[in-house]
Amino acid sequence: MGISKTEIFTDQQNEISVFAKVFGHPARVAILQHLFKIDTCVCGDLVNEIGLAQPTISQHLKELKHLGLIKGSIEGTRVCYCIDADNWTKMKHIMQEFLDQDVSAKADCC
Amino acid sequence: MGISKTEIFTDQQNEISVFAKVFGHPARVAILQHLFKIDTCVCGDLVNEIGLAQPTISQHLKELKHLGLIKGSIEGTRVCYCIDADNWTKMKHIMQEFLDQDVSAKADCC
DNA sequence: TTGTTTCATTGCAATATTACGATGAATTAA
DNA sequence: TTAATTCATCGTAATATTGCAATGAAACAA
Repeated sequence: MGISKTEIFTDQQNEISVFAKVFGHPARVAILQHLFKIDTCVCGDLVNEIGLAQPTISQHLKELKHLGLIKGSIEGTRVCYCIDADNWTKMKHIMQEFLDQDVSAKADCC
Repeated sequence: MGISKTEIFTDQQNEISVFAKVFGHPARVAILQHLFKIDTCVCGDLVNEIGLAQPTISQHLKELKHLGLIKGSIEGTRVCYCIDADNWTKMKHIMQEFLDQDVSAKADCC
């Protein structure tokens, strides 16, 4: 139905999928990589850096902010966005625990 | 337009987002965790393990298989699925490189 | 004040995803 | 052969996502 039945999954499974979903669009990956690369950033720079319209970038920034991965502060008419280091680290541990699952030799049965 | 403009992003950005997207649904996270937990698996077990209909599980398995993260072999009337260890490792390195980006102290400007 | 800049929000169209009933294909059992 | 089992595929409905033009809100400049 286009809606995920989140209630039948564990909190951990839902948390992993929520973080993964936000990385599931190349524009948001590009935004995060750009924020990592430079030290200070404003939304306008991102519109130039990435080839999407300003409302589209703003929408992607909103999603990243909603998950706590970035934070923004108003600087006059501009808005300064950057990575939220603490929340990024927390997310990283959750994702790495999922990615680091070991495959036993026996598992390779097919 | 509901379609990602993949052509304006780098191959690396697109690759990260494609892997992330497949983890962006709790059912697929649950399927992978189950395949890691037990050593051999058939689709029917997954339908019982996860509370979704058989065609839905089959559809999620198809997406995981398409990315090469799992592989399946026919065993009579059943199909045995398991993690593709090599491809999982490759994917893990790509995702970890993205997650492991360092945040400089200066970046925390907001 | 008026205009300018910058970013957020609204509204909408196009497309993608999720879920499942019905059905099909392949194998096994009787 | 016929029936049963198992999983894939088809078709479709409900919902979500993506993208942008138009517009709004807030701060600054003249």
